[in-house]
Amino acid sequence: MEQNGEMSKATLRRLPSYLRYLYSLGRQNVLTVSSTTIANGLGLNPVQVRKDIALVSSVAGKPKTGYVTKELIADLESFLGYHNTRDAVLVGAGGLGRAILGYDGFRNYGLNIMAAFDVNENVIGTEVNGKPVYAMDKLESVVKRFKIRIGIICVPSISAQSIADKMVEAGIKAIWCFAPVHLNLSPDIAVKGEDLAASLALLSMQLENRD
Amino acid sequence: MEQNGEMSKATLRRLPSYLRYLYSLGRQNVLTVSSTTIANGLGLNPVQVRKDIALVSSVAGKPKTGYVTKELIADLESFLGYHNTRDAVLVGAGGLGRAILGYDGFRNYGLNIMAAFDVNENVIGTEVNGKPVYAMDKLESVVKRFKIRIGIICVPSISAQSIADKMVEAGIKAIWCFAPVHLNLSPDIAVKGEDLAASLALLSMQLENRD
DNA sequence: CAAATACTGTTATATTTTTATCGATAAAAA
DNA sequence: TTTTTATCGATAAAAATATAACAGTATTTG
Repeated sequence: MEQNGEMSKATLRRLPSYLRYLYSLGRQNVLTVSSTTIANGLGLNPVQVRKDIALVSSVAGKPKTGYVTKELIADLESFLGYHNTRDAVLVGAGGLGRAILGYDGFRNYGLNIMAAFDVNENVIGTEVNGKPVYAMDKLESVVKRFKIRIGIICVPSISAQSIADKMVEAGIKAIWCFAPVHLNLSPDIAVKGEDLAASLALLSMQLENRD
Repeated sequence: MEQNGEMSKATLRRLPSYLRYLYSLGRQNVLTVSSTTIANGLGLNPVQVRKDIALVSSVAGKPKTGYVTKELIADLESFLGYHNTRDAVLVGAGGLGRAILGYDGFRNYGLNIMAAFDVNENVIGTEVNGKPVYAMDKLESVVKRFKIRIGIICVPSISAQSIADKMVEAGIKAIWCFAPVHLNLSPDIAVKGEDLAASLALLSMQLENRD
């Protein structure tokens, strides 16, 4: 069940929202759910929902009742890899970095932030939520020793590129960047920019264009 | 220039990335830029870039040289509404909430978080980055008094729905939710869920499917 | 037990989005 | 000055995505 390749990006973006929706049903003890219900809940087309489900799950929906909620949840979680555990490092233990370190929810998604790195002498050597903060020059050895492939960047924009370069040099293959800058990296590195401000601006723009 | 309506969601998602890329050129004093250059920098198709630009900007690209970087930046900023100022409130002054309150970069995007709200007696009455933290029961009056239409939710998942309901009741029209839950709201409320953990999981999944 | 219903899953169609092609043109090179 | 080159903008083609149509089937209802 775990292979990809022909899955569209749009589908991939919808999958986590199905899961969130199913969780909310699960809390209300809804045992089965139809594609129509999911579609209505999320503002999508039922056929689209059925097709997406067919791509990630082998559970057969039954006429008149739909899918078994629990089975669907299990298949989605498994497809999205929430059961595998993957290690990550974080650079920049400032406000946002500390907030992310403090968020235990990542564990439910199979993600484990092993350690953080910073240049600030005051935080080096401390722990945030049980995770050690090391000096920057330890980054390479930790990444190599534990074969870590995911890096999270929470440093100011000005330093983001150089941190990214250091990560790649150490062996990181996927970067999640919260600094609102364009990172110039080799195309075989997966980069996801999380420009929160731009994201919020987009939302508020959407709002204005409704009037 | 400021109207929407026929702009695709995909285009809308690309616009901020153009802007980030152009900023990075601007810092290097690059006066003009071609669609090909932008496309290569961002891994896109040049024709797509030209079309996107045509939708938001009236600047004419010149053969052999391309677009004037500064003009393009100005048009993108204006289209994305970074010059307008809009007020927002935030509920949940915990780790992530405080990080967001502490981020001054929002101002560059025309966003001003006016105040925060929380249930925790220890933070009520304090300030975070110059922004006051009020008790929850002040939410409605503040939102109404200042006609605020944007709400940011940084509370634990369990309380997210009830906070969202309170926001809508008070008059909020757009919600940016960091709790990884599905919010059940009337369709005329713009909701953007920012499921950070799912987002990171998707990135790391992408990584695995490259091998 | 037959008919109606509410589903699924698949195939077909429509729409949207992306990519390719091409004529026109300003700048650079010959 | 002429030719070449890099680019735009428009139109056409292709690919991807979303929607509609429909046949088949458990479940419920009369």
